Amino acid sequence: MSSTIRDVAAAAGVHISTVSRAFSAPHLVSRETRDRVLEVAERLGYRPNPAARALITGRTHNLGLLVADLANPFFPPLIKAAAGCARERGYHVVVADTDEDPVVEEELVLALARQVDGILLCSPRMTNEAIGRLREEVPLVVVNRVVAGPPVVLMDLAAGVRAAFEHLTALGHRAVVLVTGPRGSWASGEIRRAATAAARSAGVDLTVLGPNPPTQEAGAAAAAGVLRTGATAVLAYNDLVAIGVIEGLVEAGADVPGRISVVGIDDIAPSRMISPGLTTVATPKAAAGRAAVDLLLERGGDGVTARLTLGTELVVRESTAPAPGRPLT
Amino acid sequence: MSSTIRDVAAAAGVHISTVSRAFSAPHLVSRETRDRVLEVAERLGYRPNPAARALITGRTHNLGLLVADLANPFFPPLIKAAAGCARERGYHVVVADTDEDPVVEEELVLALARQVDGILLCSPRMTNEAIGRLREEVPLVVVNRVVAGPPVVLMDLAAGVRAAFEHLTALGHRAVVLVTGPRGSWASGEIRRAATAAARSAGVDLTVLGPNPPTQEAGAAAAAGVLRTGATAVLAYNDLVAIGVIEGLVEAGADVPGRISVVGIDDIAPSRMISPGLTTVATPKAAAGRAAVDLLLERGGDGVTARLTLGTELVVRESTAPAPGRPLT
DNA sequence: ATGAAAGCGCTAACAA
DNA sequence: TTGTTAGCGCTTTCAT
Repeated sequence: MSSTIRDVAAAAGVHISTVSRAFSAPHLVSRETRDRVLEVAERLGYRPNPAARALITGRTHNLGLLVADLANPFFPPLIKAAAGCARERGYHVVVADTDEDPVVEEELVLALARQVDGILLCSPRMTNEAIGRLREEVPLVVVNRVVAGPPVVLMDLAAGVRAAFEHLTALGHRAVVLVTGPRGSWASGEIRRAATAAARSAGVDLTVLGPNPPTQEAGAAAAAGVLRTGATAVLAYNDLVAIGVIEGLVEAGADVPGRISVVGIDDIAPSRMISPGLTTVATPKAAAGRAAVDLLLERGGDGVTARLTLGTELVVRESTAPAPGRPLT
Repeated sequence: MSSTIRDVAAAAGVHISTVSRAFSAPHLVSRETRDRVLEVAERLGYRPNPAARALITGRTHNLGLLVADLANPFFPPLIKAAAGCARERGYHVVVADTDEDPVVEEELVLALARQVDGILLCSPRMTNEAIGRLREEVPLVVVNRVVAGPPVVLMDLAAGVRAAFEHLTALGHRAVVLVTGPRGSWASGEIRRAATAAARSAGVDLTVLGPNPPTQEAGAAAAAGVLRTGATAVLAYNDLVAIGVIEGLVEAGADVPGRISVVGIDDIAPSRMISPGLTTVATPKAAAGRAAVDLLLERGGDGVTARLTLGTELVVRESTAPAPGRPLT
């Protein structure tokens, strides 16, 4: 085993509490004592045992981060930013993948509860009620969902959807299909609400297809249904689905964007790489990760329910074009 | 605060050691006592404090997982598989991103050492010497690199590179450019060795361009140099670079695969989505993640240096075609 | 099968 | 400024 606080104390000729202070409250130790202790500690390769520390302080300096699916390119930038931000503040991040399963999600929160100082729930699939219950067990911050109680970090999907509709109507589209996401996804509901409102106010015909898993495969599978509606444009729950829709559409012989335009949401890395490049509502993934960590760590006034909404931005690429037969005026 | 072992003991009318046994050594407790204890614990919402447990047992039931860049699509499938596998065995995974920085990497290992039962070093950038040193501090398993000492999980890049060259020579290519990866990457060296050998034995002209950061941008930037060589095919360090190379090539007006063929390594998700679809050497990312966890957890005989090499497979898509002027015979 | 007692390595009052 | 003294919540001998 490695050396303990006692070894350092003995070697430095001080009491263990002095060693403890040298590390966790340096200002309470005289400069020379501290230097000596630190030097001895260094020499012995001593590092405070986090478990012992956690046991007594109640703080682990770990953060939990739950995502629905690590393989969804939406999450890595968020995780990366959160982990980086946490690290700057002396925290590590325990990442867990819930596989889109609300039950697993809840189990994981409980399992992590005593092991972390707080948990970031990203796009949770569990019920609001469950979130309320779990909030008693461990500080929570929710990303991508509106819940009463815990601090919430949102992305302005409604504005993004409106921008998408403005873009599409400017291109002459009058019939749009919305390919929704999974049941239990707050974002999917939000997108649907915004799309419905935007369609109505623009006098656009909106067909809603869903729920669908948030995957490329689901998007591809939805393409046939999209074509049947005769719509000239599609808004998808996210880029993965949008990419799948394009794939299915092209497969079915429908040119994108010639016959039909496709808009995604998220702006994940692949959206820049595919061709045609995907027009999409870019969401601030990294900013959300950082904000969530901030909220979790800096929550001075607990009672104050923070609700942070970050802006989104429409990125126009090549998957959208004027509606067929309606050249841009 | 939540209830402790003492609350449960009191409520169940037994000694705390009995409660402890009911959880961690059920066979040492009579069936009825155990049932009663468990029921009371359930009712009180008691869950053993992992820090207290770790302090005394020395096992945290946490695993560390270090990757060079979380945003590189190569890693998420590996992390997902590793986390899933770990979870099945009652372990959680602490994920950290080293930003391709050997110094950060080392710091992180040290910081996590006492906090986890072992660390997965994925594509580490630090020196072998550093790995040897850190191995004294915490059990290590290394993925994607040959090191003496710790168990190692490899992917058979050499076989993959050979397959790629066979594919290219069969298509009539006689001049190939290798766009290498970053300095310090074992994979990059391995690929280079294999490519050199394969080129020699096939009588193919090989130009090596590098080192390069493992990014799309670097690939795009390398395209000009690639064209200058007059080669008709490119093998890239990984798919990200390959996708960048295609982008740069197309940008420069060189048709892919008409004028020049491109082969990547990894088979990340975007490679299936782009067009032309990327021909690439698929690496077993999920399998590697699972194998690494297995090695870390099941290492009965420590002394035995395990070295596991997982197979790779060439996936032929649309980014490769017969060399110009040399139709396939 | 259960209880008693001794810590795991550390921090946090409280004294000195 | 430093030492003393209790534990944090749990596991693990050792008794019984």
